[in-house]
Amino acid sequence: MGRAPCCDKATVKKGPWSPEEDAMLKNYIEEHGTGGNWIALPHKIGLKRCGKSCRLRWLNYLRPNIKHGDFTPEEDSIICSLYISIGSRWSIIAAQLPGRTDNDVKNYWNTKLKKRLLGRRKDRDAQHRQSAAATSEMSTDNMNDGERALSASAMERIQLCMQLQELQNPLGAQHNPLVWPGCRTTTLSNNNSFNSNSSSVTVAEPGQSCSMNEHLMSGQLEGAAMDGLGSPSSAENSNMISMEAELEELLYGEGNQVMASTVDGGVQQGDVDWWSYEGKSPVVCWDFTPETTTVFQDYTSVYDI
DNA sequence: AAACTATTCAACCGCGCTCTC
DNA sequence: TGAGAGCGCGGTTGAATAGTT
Repeated sequence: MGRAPCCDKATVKKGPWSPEEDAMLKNYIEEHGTGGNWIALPHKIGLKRCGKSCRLRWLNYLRPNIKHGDFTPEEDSIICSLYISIGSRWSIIAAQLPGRTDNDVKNYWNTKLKKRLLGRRKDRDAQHRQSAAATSEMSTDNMNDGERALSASAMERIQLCMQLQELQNPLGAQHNPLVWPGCRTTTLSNNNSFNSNSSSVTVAEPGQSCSMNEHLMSGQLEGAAMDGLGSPSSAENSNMISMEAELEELLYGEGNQVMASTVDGGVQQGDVDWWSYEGKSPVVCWDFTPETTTVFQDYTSVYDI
């Protein structure tokens, strides 16, 4: 026995919204608000639409200050770094990008960013293979092994994270330094919007089943799972710079490093509080601050590549 | 110019969670 | 405390459009 449908599908209109429907919905909400009940809303307005459809239309299209298309390089970096960190939590990722909706971010990732990353990776791997074949008779010292290892590492982490997110790896990704940046975490307030089930969650012992996202969202990582991941050395910092460049190159191609200034300046390790915020509002919408800028850098900072 | 293929993105669907009674 | 209603989210679909042959 399935769940009762939220609306009468026989009488509800589906498909693209007409300008008239948009105007009716927009005018009503701007004048009266949603009334806290999306299901009842279409009946009040006189729309033959499902309440969920109205909600989606408002949130993704009609709501004020919505941006469409033209994602900036900074937004690309945020999306990539957060996807690597938390996976396909599009609502959380979108909360970092003012004016962007989760649907937009999700579509952008699936149709462009992912292909751009993986496509460039594929192309360059092919070039590497050609180059390797051409020089196979020569000394391997001529090959830039460090660079190749770096490239492989960067993309493998992305791919690994994808797999981890999809499979909910029972080994617990918080124990995997390849997945988790060695950043300092801060306990979230209990009324955060990520996961209200944040009480009494403990850090899993090695081998204990617990997903990365559960710990991240619970905000209970406070130190314990990060033990052993100390501040990176200068060599690690150098590696961070290389890895950052690697991701930027994958995103934008060589010679277009949008974050060059931050690379040059280095990253202050340990200064970033992941997922911390001061406000008590359950609706989290961070502005793109210097702190969030460093999320991307922080992710890249701890790997010994 | 037509047929075919690839891409984009708005919208739908189903499920888990929270809230209310 | 359990059931039902509604909300919010992530995955998926499919129509429209763009690009290619």
